[in-house]
Amino acid sequence: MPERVTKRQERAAATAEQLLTAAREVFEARGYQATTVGAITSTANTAHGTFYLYFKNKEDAFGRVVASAIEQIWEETSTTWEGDIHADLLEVNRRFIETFSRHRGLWRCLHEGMHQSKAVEEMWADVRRPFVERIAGDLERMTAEGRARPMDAELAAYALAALAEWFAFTYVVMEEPSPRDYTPEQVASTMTDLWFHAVFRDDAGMPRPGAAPADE
Amino acid sequence: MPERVTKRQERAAATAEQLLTAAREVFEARGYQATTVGAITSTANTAHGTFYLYFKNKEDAFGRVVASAIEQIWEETSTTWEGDIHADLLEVNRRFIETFSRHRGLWRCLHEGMHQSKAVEEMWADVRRPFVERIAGDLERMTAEGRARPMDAELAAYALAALAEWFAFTYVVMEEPSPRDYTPEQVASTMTDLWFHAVFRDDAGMPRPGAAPADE
Amino acid sequence: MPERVTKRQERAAATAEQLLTAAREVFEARGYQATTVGAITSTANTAHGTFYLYFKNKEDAFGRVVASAIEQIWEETSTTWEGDIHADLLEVNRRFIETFSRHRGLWRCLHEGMHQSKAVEEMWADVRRPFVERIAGDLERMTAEGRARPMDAELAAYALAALAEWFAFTYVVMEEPSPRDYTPEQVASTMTDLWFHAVFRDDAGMPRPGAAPADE
Amino acid sequence: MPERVTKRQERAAATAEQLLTAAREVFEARGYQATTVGAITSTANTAHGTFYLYFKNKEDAFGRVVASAIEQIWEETSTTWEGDIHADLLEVNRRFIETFSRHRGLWRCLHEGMHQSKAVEEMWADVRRPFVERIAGDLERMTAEGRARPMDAELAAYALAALAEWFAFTYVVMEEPSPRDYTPEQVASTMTDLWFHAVFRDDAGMPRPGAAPADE
DNA sequence: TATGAATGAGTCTTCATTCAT
DNA sequence: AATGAATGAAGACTCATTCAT
Repeated sequence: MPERVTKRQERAAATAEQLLTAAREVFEARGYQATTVGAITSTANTAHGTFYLYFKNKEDAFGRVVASAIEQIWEETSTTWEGDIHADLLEVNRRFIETFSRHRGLWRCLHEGMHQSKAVEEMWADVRRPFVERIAGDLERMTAEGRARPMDAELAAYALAALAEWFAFTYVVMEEPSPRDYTPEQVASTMTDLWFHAVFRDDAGMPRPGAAPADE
Repeated sequence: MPERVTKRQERAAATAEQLLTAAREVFEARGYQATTVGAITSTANTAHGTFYLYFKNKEDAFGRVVASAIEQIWEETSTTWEGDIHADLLEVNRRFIETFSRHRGLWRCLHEGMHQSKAVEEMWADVRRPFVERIAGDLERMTAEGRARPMDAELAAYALAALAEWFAFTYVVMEEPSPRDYTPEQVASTMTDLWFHAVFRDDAGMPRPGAAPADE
Repeated sequence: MPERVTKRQERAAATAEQLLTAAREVFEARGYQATTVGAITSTANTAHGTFYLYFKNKEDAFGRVVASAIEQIWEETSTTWEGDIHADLLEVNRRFIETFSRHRGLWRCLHEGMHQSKAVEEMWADVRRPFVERIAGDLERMTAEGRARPMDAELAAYALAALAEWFAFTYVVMEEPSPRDYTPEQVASTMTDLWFHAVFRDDAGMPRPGAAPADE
Repeated sequence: MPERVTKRQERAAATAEQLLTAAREVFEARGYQATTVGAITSTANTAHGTFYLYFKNKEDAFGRVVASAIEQIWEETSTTWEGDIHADLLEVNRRFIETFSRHRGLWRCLHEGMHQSKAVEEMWADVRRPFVERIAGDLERMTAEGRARPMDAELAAYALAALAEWFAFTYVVMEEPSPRDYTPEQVASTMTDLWFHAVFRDDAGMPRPGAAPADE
C-alpha cells in the first residue's frame, strides 16, 4: 500500500516542518535557556511527546534550527571580489550587518546557548569556521597577489572574524553602541575602514592604481 | 568600647572576605548559571543565610566579584604610550591576553551571565565602557598628533575593543583557534599587527623618525 | 480511538480527584498557611510536579476546594419559606450550624487565608455574597408582604449574615462560647430568636393569622 | 549610686517605649504575619537583639500592643444607658464603628494573628469577653426591668457581639459592603435598628411611650 | 505516528532566635 | 543594657524526559 505510506510520510514531514518552524520562532523570541519544549510543541500544535519523535532533545532541535538559518547567512555574505576591493568589502559588511540584524534573535540564542551546552559551543565553532576559512583564503590569495600585506593568514582571519562578529553582536544585539547614536551604515563603514587598512597595502585595494592614497 | 567593636568588625570582615573569595572560586569554576548560593556558602564555611548578610543575591555577589577583578585587569592593561607605539601596543596586548587568561573563568562567567540577567548585561557594558573610552581617547589624541588616520574615534574604539575582547575570548576561553596551534605570543602579535595598521599612518608609529614612508 | 482516550481520561480524572481530596484534607487539618504542596501530593500519592498539572498554585487549589464545598453548604441552607416563618428559620439555622460544623476546618482555613492572600479574600467575598443577596431578597419580599419591618434590606442582610457567620464561627471554630456550655440547638435557637425579632413585625411570622398583636 | 540606676532605668524605659510604639506601627501597617522583628527594631532604632530584652517573641510583643490599645476601645464604647435606650444604643454603635475604624489595622492584625497563633487566639477571646459580659449584664438588667424580652442573656450577648464585631469588621476592614455604597452612619443605624428590635419589647426602649411605632 | 499524563530533581530567600562581646 | 553577626530550617515551582496507550 504505497499510497498509505506516502500519506503517512507526508503527515510526518508536515509535523517535522511545523516543529522546526515553531522551534525557530521560540528560540528567536525567548533565547536558548528560556525556550521550553512545551512552548515549542504548543506553538507547533502538536503533543508534547511528539517533539521527541523528531528531535533528540533541545540541543538537537537548536542545532537543526541553526543549520537551516546558517545557509542563508552564508550565501548573503558571499562575494566574488571583482573590481574595487574596498567597495566590495563595504558591500559585504553592509550585508553582514543587515543579515545579522535580521537574525539577531538566533545569534543571541547561539551566543547564549554556547555557554550552556557543549554541543552548542561546538555548533558555534562549526558555524564560524567556514567564515574564518573563507577570510583566510581570501587573505592568502590577496597576499599572493601582492595586494595584502604578508601576515599569518589564518590567525588574522580569526582576528578579523572576531572583529566582525563581536562588533556586529554588540551593536545589533546588545545595542552597545546604541543604534540611536550610530547607523548600521556608519558601523559597516567603520568596520570596512579598519579591516581595509589592517589588511591591505596602501595602494593595493585602490580601484584606481594611479590615484594618491585617499585621506579617508 | 572600641576594642569590642573592632573584634566584631574583624570577624565580620573575615566572613565577608571568605564569602567573596568563595563566590569568585565558584563562579570561575562553574559559571554563572550553575553557581548556587549553597555552593558558595559551603565553600566559605558559613551558614546559608550568612550569604544574604553580605550580598543581596547572586547577581549582587557576582557584581562584587567582577568589580574586584576588573580593577586588576584595568591596571594591568594601562600604558603611557611613551616611545615606540608599535612596541607599546604589543606589550599592552601581551598583557591583555595574559591577564585575560588568568581571569578566563570570570570572563566566561560574565559573558554567560550577560545573557541570563539584565543586571549582568549592564555590568558587562559598564566594565568594557572605560576600555572603549580609553581607546577612543588615545585614538583622538593620536589623530590630533597626526600619527593616526582620521576616523570616527568612538566607533573605531568600539570596533577595536570588540576585536580585542572577542579574539581573546575565543582564543583563551573557547580555544578557537586552539592554543595548541598558536601561542599567546602569536595571538598578541597578530592582534597588534592588525590594530596597528588599521589605525596608524604608515610612518606614524615608527620609532625611527628619520625613516621615509614605506610607499611612494 | 475512543477507548484509549477514555482510559487516559479516567486515570487523569482519578488523579485530579485524589489531589482535590488530598488538598481538602490537608487544608482542613493544617490551615491555609501551614498547608504545603508537598503535603498535598504525598497525601494524594502523586509526584510533586503532578500538583501543578491540575492546579496553578496553592491559592488555586484552595479555590477549587472551597468551590466544591460551598455548593453543598448552599443547598443545605436553602428553604422555601412555606408555612411558619419562625419554624423555617429555626430549621435553616440548625442546618447552618450543623453544616458549618461539618466544614469547620474549611471555614477556618477560609478566614485564615483571607488575611494571607488577596485572592482568598475575594474568594471569601464571593462565597458570602450569594448568601447576603438571598437574605436581602427574602427581606424585601417579606417587607413587601407586610411581614417584615421596613428597612434597608441590603445593609440589614449584610448585618444578619455577619451575625450568622461570626456567631457560628466563634462557636464552632473558636469554641467561644464553649460547646460544653451551650448546645448547637441552643445556639440555633438564640440566633433564630434574635434574627426573627430583629426583622419581623410581631404578628408577621406568626402561624396563627387570627391572633391579635401582642401589645396595644 | 541611686542616680545611675535611675538613669539606666530611664533609658531602659525609653527603649521599651520606643519598641512598643514601633511594634504597634508595624503591626498596624503590615499585619501579623508580615511583621518581622527586624522591621520593629529598625523602626525603633534599636539593635535587633534588643527586642528580645523586652519581649519574649513576636506573640508577646503583639500581646502588649493589643493590651495597650484595648483600654482605649473599651472606654470609648462605654455608656450608662440613661434616658433613651435607642438613642444611647445608636450613639454607642456610632462610636464603636468610629473607634473600630481608627484601629482597623490592629483589628485586622488581631483577626489575622488569631489564626496563626494559639496565644493570639486566646488574646482575642480575652479581649472580647468583657464586651460580651457587658452586653450580657445589660441584657439581664433590662430584662429584669421588663424592657427587654426574656432570653438567654449570655448566648444572646455572644450573638450580638458577633453581629457588631463582624459587621464592623467586614465593613471597615474588608470593605464589604463598600464604604462607597454605605456611610458609617448608615451602618451604625442599621446595626442599632436590628439590635434594638432583636432585644427590646416594642414599647420598651421608646423614648415617648405614647407614640406609635415609627416607620423607619 | 501521535498522544499527554506523570515524574521528581533542584535552589533561592526570609527571618525568628541566639549569644559572644 | 545593648549590640549585631551568625544561624539554618523550610517550601514553592519548573520542565526535560519517559512511556503506556
